Amino acid sequence: MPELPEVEGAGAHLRRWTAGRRIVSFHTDDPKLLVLDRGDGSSIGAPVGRVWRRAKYLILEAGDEAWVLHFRMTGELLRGQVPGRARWRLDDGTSLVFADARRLGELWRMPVREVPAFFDAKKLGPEPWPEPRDGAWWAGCLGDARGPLKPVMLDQGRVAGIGNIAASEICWRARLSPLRPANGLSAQEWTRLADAAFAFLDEAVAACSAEEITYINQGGANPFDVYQRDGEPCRRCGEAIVRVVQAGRSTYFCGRCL
DNA sequence: CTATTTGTTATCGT
DNA sequence: TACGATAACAAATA
Repeated sequence: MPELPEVEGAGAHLRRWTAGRRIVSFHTDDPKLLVLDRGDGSSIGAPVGRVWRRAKYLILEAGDEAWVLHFRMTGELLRGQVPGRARWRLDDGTSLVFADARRLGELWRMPVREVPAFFDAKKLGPEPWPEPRDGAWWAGCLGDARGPLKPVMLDQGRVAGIGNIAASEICWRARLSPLRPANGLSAQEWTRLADAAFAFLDEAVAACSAEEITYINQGGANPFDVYQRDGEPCRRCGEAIVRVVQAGRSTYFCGRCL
């Protein structure tokens, strides 16, 4: 379920794994993974350069090439002799693996100079992290939308990187109903949203970037306050968390303290 | 077989 | 025209 924090964490791991290394080879057996290959091959044999994130995309630069990864639902970046859809070998003998159980993720290779145009075409909104954003900023991004707040938060053209989990969690932290029309929030409500969003993202990025812990699912306890907790008591007021569907997506919230 | 899960994109309707 | 809501898609699990 990689959203902004998981992708940022994958970048942190990737930076550690590739610092000072060169890419020796790339291989994939999966014809559907590499959806666009406009590279010149110059990343092979080149030292790894910048590793950065835009929205839910992760970009790895080497030579004059950029590898752009999107994990969609189940994609993840692993290291070692594990199965996956694609593999990069490094000059220290280790491998980077694009693992992806449901095979919805996508990979692009292109000249570094074409990356800005690639993202321009995506029409992504601005980043809510790591730069702290205030209520006026959020109001400017979301405040002209007539639809309910939570689906508007998922619009990558308004603010980039918020996914279905973060949207519910941020609304709960801000004590804002996900059902409220976005254009009906007051200035102080926008400030609550801004503070909740930054706090959630900052904590989640830190957890996802840690060396040891992997943060989400995979057997561990649900780390969230409301996500997939319908029927459980609200951690603030004890009221049962409810689940509704908005724009075809599950939304979780507390109907009493919001 | 059905419902559910994800982000993105295509399409329908107002 | 613009925007919002919905469906489709990929694949697997309960």
